Amino acid sequence: MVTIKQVAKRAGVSFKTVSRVVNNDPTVKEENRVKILAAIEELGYQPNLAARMVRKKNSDVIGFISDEISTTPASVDILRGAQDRAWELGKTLMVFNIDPKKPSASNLLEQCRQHRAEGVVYGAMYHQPVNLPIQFDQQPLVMVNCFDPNQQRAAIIPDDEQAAYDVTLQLLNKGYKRIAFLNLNPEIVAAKLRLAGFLTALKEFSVDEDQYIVESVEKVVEGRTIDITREVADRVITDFKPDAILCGKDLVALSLYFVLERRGLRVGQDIGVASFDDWDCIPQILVPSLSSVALPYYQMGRASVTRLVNLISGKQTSLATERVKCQLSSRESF
Amino acid sequence: MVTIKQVAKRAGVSFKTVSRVVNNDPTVKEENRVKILAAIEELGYQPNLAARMVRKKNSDVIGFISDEISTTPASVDILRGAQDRAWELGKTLMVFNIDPKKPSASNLLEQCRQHRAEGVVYGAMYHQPVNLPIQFDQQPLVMVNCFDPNQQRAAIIPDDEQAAYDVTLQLLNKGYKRIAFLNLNPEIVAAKLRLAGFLTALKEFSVDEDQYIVESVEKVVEGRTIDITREVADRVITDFKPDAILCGKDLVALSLYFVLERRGLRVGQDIGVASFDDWDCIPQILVPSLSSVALPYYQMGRASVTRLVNLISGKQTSLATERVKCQLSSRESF
DNA sequence: TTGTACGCGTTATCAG
DNA sequence: CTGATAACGCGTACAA
Repeated sequence: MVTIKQVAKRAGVSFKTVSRVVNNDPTVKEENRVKILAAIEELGYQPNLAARMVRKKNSDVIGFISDEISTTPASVDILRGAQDRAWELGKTLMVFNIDPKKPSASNLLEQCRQHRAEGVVYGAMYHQPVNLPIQFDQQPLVMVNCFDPNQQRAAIIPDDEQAAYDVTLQLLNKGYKRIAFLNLNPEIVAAKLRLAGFLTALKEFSVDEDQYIVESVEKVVEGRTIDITREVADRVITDFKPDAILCGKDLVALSLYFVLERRGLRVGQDIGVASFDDWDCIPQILVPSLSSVALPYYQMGRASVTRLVNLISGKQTSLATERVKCQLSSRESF
Repeated sequence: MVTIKQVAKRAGVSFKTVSRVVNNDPTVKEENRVKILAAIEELGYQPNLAARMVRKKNSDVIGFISDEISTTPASVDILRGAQDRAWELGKTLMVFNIDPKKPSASNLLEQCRQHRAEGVVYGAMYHQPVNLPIQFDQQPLVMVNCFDPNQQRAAIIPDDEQAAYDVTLQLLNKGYKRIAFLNLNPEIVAAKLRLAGFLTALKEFSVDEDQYIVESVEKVVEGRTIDITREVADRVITDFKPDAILCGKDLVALSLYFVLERRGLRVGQDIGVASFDDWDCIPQILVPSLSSVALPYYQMGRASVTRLVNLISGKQTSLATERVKCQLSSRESF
């Protein structure tokens, strides 16, 4: 690898002058600057970030540890957002993801510390409480798509409650009167928050208790979650006769479309359908296309890095939880 | 940050002895080793990889540059595989992904070089030829899920031809006699290879030309690919009356299920369905569950790092293209 | 505007 | 088995 000294020799100056040019120090004679830049070009010099890091205090490296986030189609956008934002701020992201059978979160954290990462973003694959080991408090930390059960750590989460509130309001505003909510496993955070938002909206419209229904389409058997959408949807449609159905995720809506198809009910005409996730191309491949509340993963990723950098610089020290708004992608299903 | 010298002082030895312990040099008195390990523990010492890198020649860092791979649900597994393998080999992956509006591949490559990455893996989001700038030849390089048009660079790609051949053979072995292949845009690499594999299998079974049909379900309009599965499937079923349909991807199979549902044709009984991708939970959420040929993304990711490390060490210098086998996930749709 | 001396945290060499 | 001492590539302080 070519070093700053070789460039100096080539350009006929001391290595310090080269260092100045590399670091955009204006106090260099234009003539020399040109010579040096030419030498850099010719030799293909690249600054050695490791050497720089030894000398300077800041590494400009941010660790990104994920609980299989980069594995989960739904939430890779968190990573993309984090990376984009990091680039904008002149930081490099070191990505590590936890494999259940492989290194633990603490191992990965050690890696980050050995690379002198200035801070760490910890991401989870779905919105949940996560109890991180205390080692995570040794440097600035932001949790994304998850949060500390004791609220003692900075966190970025999707505003599931607002999401459910908004979409329910839209359904009601369009005149739907009997809404069935096919929610996810009621134990998970998102399901609880969405239920709250759903109920708040209904209350605002003074909807009677017998004019809505909430059911779970996930059953947990021996720790494994199994999907029972078709069976539940069938029963709810028969017994409750909803004029609109709100689904816990796009895959639920997908199964629902099959149930409706078989019953000869036309989505968007005989019955309204809405959903959460706005996952990839699923909403668009359905006919009619599915209106779905997007989880703001990309924005959350960006926000996590912004927040972390503020923590590092001390500009912002609050450990408050930050909720990111969810937007309905409005299509043809209601 | 605590340094090796502070540990040395605490343990009452010279810093070089600490260095020996950190690097597992056996020539240290047991008594001292214990003392030093205790000091390391107490002070929470973490070796400074940057400083080490300045002195040593190897950085143990591998760059992973992706053409939005980590954005694409289908192929994040490449990243996961690469990361797992890197961990096993004691390497750290630095992940960068290209945003069309953001830094170019060459910018990211520079980043890698500044971090003194020992080599670079370049991944694409779908199997395609990619013409990389010549700068990419400045260090060991492996392309994954893509390849150099001139075959002058090491590449790892899925064996799409074998995949199509195998699944077609399985269909024929199960007694299906009139197969329709709803292929992807015929311009893309995977579509061409799969068509070849499909035809080879038919030939082996001496299937007549009028006993099969191949259609594209993607139309390219002004550079944008639009999906016309439903319309094509409808026509093919009416005109050709296949007893089995092979789909270019799971999303095509998904649309097909709707078409079949509407026509009252039962998948797996009245008609067989097979597909490519084995994408996430889609095949399992369909009823009956979809038999799909998995693209071996995880294995490809692993293979890319293995290959790169061999290139770096000089153990393997061939730039040959490596094809990774695809396995059918056999379920209930045929 | 430019160069010299020094230090960052580590590994390598070699004498003790 | 241990510890001076040099070196890695670069940034900082200060002098020229």
